Amino acid sequence: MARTTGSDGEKTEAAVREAAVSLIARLGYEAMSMRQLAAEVGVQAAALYRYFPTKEDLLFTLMREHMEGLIEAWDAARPTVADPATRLAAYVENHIAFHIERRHSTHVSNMELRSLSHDRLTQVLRMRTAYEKELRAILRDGAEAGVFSVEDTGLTAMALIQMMTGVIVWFRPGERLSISEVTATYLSMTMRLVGAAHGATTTYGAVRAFERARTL
Amino acid sequence: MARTTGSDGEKTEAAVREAAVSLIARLGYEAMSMRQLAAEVGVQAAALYRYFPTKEDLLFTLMREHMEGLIEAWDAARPTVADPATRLAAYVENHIAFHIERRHSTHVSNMELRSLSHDRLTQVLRMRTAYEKELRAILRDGAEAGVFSVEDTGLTAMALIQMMTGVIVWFRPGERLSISEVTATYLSMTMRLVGAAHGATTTYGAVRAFERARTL
DNA sequence: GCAATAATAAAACGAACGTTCAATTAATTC
DNA sequence: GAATTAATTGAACGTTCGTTTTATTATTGC
Repeated sequence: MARTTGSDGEKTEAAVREAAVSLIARLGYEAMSMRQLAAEVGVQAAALYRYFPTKEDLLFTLMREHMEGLIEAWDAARPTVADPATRLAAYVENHIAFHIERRHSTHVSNMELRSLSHDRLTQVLRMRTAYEKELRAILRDGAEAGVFSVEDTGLTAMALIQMMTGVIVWFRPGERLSISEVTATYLSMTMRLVGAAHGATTTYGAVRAFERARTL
Repeated sequence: MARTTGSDGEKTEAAVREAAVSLIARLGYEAMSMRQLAAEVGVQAAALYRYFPTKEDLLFTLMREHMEGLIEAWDAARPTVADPATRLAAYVENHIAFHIERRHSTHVSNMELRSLSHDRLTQVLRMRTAYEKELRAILRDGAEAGVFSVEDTGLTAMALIQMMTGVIVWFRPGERLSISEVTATYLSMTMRLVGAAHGATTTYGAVRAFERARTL
């Protein structure tokens, strides 16, 4: 046997990516074998090497595209106004929505960093740092403007990101809480954490609107 | 060759545990080979099987003892008073101190759960749930007493735990911040997040003391 | 000092791993 | 419809894996 009827390179490659994200998220990168992945796609292991030269190339591709997607999503969601509270709210909303939507690839990008070569790890971490820098800038602007009370911008940014990303550990779609309920609760926790509640700026109304929306 | 001069079972077993925590934290459970571990200990791979019947037994032992240590530490640190703010402060302090102190085994216990068999995974998760239940109880008591403003006890508990545990991702001893500085900052973030700052109970003074301590 | 036991080494086992290669068939191009 | 290219198979390669077995030496108890 050889080429199968109806086979299509683009479709196979997409199927490989999809199955790889799901398998690596479930089993871990090291625990997933190329034969297992191939079986999930419905193909022989050798066929995978037409699309990804090595197993690590496959992992790196998934991670790079995850980070690119996250940065693109933020670029699209980034508000034009300068108000720190509005920008922070947008950052939280985008972060949680993206990570819930892409739970599996988030898992892969967070858990399998140590399986990358040094150079590729650096590339992924560079993208991650660039994304986190946006949050630090928002916190700094808010602190300088006096609308946030943040003691340590860097530490607060890390705490917030870990708190928000952690949502993928326990959140399961279709259970007790909806995505918008979760987002609203995290938003109000964030605003309290950075001390924005005392600021009572114009955008504080927007936060309250989220809190109301949650109770519906 | 066979038994080496000065060999001692207890010492070897302790050395195996120590090396295993460090290696698994660095490389991951699947990526660490038994030969690698043996070499780190200065022994042949076969010798490991005198102490742990399988690789997974070794992993499970490390995880179970980590969780037991965490619960014991909390039992020792648990305050006798009923005041929710004091109890929450103690929980945060204990959690962060323990996780910074045992960074490597925390990493193992958080990242390698999927390598456990179903039964053992259940055992570890049961211990984890018991520990987290303590935090939920504190939050519930505080919310009922009106000293915390928490919308969703379970969600807030998860958010706090993820935020606090996340400290091991970026914290490196001897860098910019000391352990007590980090703890103090996390404590004030926690108190703001649960809305305790408005309560201004007697223990609020203790929180302020922590905040002052940080700026020294 | 001799028997019993504890601790290890050395070698081997079969299975699984990532990857490569040659052959083969389907689709496309002219 | 022949030639070319794209997609895949099936088999194999060498390596490494967790683990077992057997032999050997150090220590301990009497």
